Amino acid sequence: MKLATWNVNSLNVRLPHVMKWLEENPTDVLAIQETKLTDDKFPLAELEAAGYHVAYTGQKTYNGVAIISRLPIHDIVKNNPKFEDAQQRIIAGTIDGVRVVCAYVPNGQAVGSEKFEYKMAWLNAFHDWIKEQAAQYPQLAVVGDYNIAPEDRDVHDPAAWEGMVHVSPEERAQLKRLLEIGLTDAFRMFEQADKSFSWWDYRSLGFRLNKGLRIDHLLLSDALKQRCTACIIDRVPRKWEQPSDHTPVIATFA
DNA sequence: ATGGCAGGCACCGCCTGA
Repeated sequence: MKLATWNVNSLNVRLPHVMKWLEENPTDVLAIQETKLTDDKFPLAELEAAGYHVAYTGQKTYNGVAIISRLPIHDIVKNNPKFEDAQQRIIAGTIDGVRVVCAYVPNGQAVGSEKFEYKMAWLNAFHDWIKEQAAQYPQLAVVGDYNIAPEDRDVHDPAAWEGMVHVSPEERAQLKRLLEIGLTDAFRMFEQADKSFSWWDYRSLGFRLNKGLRIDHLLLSDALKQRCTACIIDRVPRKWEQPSDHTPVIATFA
């Protein structure tokens, strides 16, 4: 089984990339973020015609998440039942016995800002809910755009980023707390190249100069971790014309 | 070099992202 996560930065613009990527990279489950589409505008017909089941929840302009799956998706949950939120940032479903939570963690804008406080409150509630999900579903994958670079090696220039949003101690502590539930960062289970990132700024030749961050993650429960045989970042779609600023991260399971 | 790019929405600039 292959499970991938990808922040597509507008599914309206990126649907051709998603379809092309799925054709070239057979994937059983693809979790996407930042669809930026209300549910009535979701490209259900195109994805179903290509043989996929989908679960989605969206809104206009911002946010929006979806799961695209070869097999049917059961027990779909939209948003965190423990957190009242108008923003559509979570969708979860069970596929072939694996619980997949697709999350678009708030950006946070700047440490100390109102949006940062929202990010912290959101992550507090997310932790509590994921802890319950982990108890309920032994095979659990919590994937998505976390908007947190776990360690300095996940940042192109740690000195320049020190204390900034995405790398602040408060955010890293939140990610650590999630891992302490009993989850493992799939990417770090394996040997990886230095300066491996999943996002690059559109500005300043970010991708060309590899000035990026690793902020898109697949966190696996112990039972799922045992089955995980590989985890890679696919930089290829970032080179396509009019790309998303994020690129897919893929985990393979026995 | 403290800017820049991209998407959406509503206009011809502003907000947000990371």
